[in-house]
Amino acid sequence: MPKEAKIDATDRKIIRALQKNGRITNLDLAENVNLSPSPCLRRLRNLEQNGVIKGYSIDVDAKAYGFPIMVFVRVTLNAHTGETVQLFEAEVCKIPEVLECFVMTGAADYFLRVVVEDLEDYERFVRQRLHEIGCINSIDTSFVYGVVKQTHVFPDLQS
Amino acid sequence: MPKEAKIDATDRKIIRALQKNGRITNLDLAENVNLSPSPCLRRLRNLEQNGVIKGYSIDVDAKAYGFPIMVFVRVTLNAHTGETVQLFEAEVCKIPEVLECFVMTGAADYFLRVVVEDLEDYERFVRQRLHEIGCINSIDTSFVYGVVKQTHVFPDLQS
DNA sequence: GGTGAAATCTATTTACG
DNA sequence: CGTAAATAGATTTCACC
Repeated sequence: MPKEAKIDATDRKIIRALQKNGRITNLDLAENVNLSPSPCLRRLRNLEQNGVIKGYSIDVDAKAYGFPIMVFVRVTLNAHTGETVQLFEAEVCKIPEVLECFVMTGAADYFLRVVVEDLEDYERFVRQRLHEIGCINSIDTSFVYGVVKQTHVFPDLQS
Repeated sequence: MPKEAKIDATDRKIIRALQKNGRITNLDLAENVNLSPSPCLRRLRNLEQNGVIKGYSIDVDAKAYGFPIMVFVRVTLNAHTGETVQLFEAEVCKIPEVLECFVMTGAADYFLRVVVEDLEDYERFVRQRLHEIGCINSIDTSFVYGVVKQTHVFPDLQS
């Protein structure tokens, strides 16, 4: 179900302004994108209804919340049949500590972003649960111990 | 500068509610966390001022915006002196297509999340620019071609 | 942490140029 | 796309229990 939404430069300005501040008021947003409030709000609602803007959220300090450890996990399966793939993907979705799971090209099949309270929780709630699925060939674990850059704001586009 | 913020279960409920809907009104938020509006707003402001809530944002369909391609890049440097590290980190922060850059344990030194319009832009604006920094030993590129799970909402915690 | 109230701002809708 | 106006809802701040 690909969306056929014709995004223009003004829409992207709206999106970037909201990525920087998701609670900006429509009046300030309109000013930022050089529009009057009415058409600005019309565009915003269209972006929401077309699924371009999927939702509003907050950026949280994971450590302060209680998850000081972020882990990147690369997984390869021991088979690539539809059955195995569906089993793994269904089970990985059930693990709440796994925030993201992507299918990838290259050596590994899947890439997972995980948050945990400590290393024991990672062993018990993530690594063991992944192995219990029974179709995993290898798991490569990397722990994050430094953030160089982290943003949600997309680059600008002229096209 | 580690934050000394004592988060309790109610604070985490507020955070999770806002991760799901960053534009929920304070009245609805208070109802969700079983609080009356005033103390709920007080807690929210504290979370903001303590840096637990770092900001408000939106969740955007990258493909609809104009970035159909997401890339994970693993980088190793050819030296680990302070000078080399600082050079690389400063330069990588200047590349707008690089949304995230983390320092990691394991085989690779850095992990980058990148968005681009097409493969040519990746070659030109990311891969080449990384090599031009002059301190890179190896680059491992993986393209994302499927999303199994993607959420910002942290798991619950009882502690 | 809970209640209530008043003032201010915002969103939302409608109509029209 | 722009302006204006009117309604309804939310935020904000206050004092007080």
